[in-house]
Amino acid sequence: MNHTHTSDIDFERSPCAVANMLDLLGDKWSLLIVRDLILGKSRYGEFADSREGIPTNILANRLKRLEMAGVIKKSAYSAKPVRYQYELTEKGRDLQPVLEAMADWALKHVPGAEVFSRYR
Amino acid sequence: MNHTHTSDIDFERSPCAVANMLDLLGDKWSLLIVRDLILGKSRYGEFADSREGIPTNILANRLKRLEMAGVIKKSAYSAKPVRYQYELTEKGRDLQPVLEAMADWALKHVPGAEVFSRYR
DNA sequence: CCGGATCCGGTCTGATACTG
DNA sequence: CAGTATCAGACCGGATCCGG
Repeated sequence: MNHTHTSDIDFERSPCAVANMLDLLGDKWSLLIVRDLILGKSRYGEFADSREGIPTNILANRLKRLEMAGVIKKSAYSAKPVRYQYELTEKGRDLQPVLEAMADWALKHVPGAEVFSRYR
Repeated sequence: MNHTHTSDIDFERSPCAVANMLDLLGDKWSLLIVRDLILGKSRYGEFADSREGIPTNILANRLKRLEMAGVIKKSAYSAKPVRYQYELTEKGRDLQPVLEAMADWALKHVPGAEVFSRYR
């Protein structure tokens, strides 16, 4: 068995759209990675350096999940040492309104929250 | 120590609004409870009966968290056996745009998703 | 170094049984 | 009906290791 003890992936099918969305992205980290991508980050190290401090094993797992879910895609930007960059698909970019709604809410209701750059 | 082994609550303070929001509500169940409340449910048993099947210990824990976060409030609707009902605060009702954005996304990108009643 | 994979201790989840 | 208790197993976070 070679699967990385962190959950391999099978998605539920609920009749509720919100439930489906949450089944896919309803954890502490996935949407933060999407946020980083929207903010222009694209490499593993950049995600890892975000101030929230995602552990690397979780990061690797979430990137895998997001890719399998069709939210991001990766491409090699260098051979030699093979290095990948990640970018949002259309499906991923369409999450921006969700993040904006979350940011709006937090700005109104969580004291002391600033916004990550160009969102408000 | 009598705390119910399911996490007692202390919230982070990140400068990112999205991160704060996710720290509070970024799990599989919390927003589903909010959805149920928006749909008009108000009692423990109604939440427990939702088709997603939240375990009762998780439900109790999330209700506690949401209350401490000021997203819901509970009130007794019967003495004798004391029974509580839950309702959204303004802070909670303001989550509706987030749920709607999620529903929109899922309707577009998750095949086979319907919407929970009056959302689209 | 960078992008992960692996290991490990501790926490949380999920299923279900139980109680007032 | 509205929760609590219990427990195994999944998952998280931190550290470390490794291949290129």
